[in-house]
Amino acid sequence: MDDDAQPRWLSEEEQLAWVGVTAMMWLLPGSLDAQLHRDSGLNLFDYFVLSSLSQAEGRQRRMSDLAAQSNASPSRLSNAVGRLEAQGWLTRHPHEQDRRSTVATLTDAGYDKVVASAPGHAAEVRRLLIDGRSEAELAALRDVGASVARAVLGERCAETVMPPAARGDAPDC
Amino acid sequence: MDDDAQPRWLSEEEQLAWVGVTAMMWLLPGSLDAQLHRDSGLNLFDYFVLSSLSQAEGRQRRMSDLAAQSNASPSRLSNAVGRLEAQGWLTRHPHEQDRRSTVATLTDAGYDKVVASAPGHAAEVRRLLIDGRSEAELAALRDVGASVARAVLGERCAETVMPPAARGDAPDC
DNA sequence: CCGATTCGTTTCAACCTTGAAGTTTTCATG
DNA sequence: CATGAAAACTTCAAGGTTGAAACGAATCGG
Repeated sequence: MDDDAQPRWLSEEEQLAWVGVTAMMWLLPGSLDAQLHRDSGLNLFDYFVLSSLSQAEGRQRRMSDLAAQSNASPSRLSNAVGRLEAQGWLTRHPHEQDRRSTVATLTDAGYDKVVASAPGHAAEVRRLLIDGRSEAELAALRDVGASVARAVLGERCAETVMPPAARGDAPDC
Repeated sequence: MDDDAQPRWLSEEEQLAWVGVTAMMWLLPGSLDAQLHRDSGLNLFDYFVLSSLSQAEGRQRRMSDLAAQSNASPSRLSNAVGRLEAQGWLTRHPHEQDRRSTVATLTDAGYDKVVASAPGHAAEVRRLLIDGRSEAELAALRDVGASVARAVLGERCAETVMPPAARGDAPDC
């Protein structure tokens, strides 16, 4: 509640941009969730975890790295990984050097699951968001996303969520 | 699973744009929720309902209109309105002409709540998303949002979620 | 008019997320 | 070393969301 004295309302253009972002924010997760659930029995977050592991070296990653990358709370990640482990798509074991950490490793079945799920997911992303966009629009989405990541993550640096190529002029942190 | 034979993967630029959108999608709701919860004891969806009512004629609106505007499931809206009614911020009564419908009406206390919450919310939207954006970026967000709304809502028309000014070249529906 | 169907909403059970508290391991310091 | 603090997860309870089923009100066809 400790705002500045006079709130700076949004201009016409700013409001329209905000409405556009709300449309993406409200609509995309639901649709992508629905597609994955329908075609693969996964939700978007679980898919993200599997996909992230499939691209990691050795197909394994520490819980804390996964959490940072997805900006998820520890318990959310713990639950998701628990679900995926129960399905046999990954295993958990303590980290060799630092036994506080848990390392999640994708199983062969988990890798197959990602491979089977990815095309449908990519097609949906394309259909709902990418197809029909101009070069300039794609660049704007990249830059705005990087800016949002910086603003939200602040000192924790956008590195965790954005790949280097999209970070733009982020202060080195 | 009934994809086309060969999946069309995303190009480099498309992937970066997608990563940018995921950053908005994952990060913004959480931060906006947190600000509202901290400063006003509201979540983003409840705030949206109150705000929508405060701008409606007579400060009242039918449940089905609210649901369409926010793309929420009926039960989600019912729960939200139930919470807000329990707080005394709105009342429910059957629609005069069509008694199947329920009309939600903002109370004076509810209106005061919106007025008290709006500046902090607007400031956060500004801080995380709007400030520092160019005219071109704002326009891109508006257009992409409109396009997503069309793609997701399909035949149901984007009208429900996007205001006319942002709908762009939507087919009349 | 009367039965069948559709419409708008609510309710319910299953599931997911959140934030707080608890556990185990590691690190820093006296 | 020993002890306190920090880090990395897990667990738990409270609350929110989803999709299906249920319910009353309105509409449509005969």
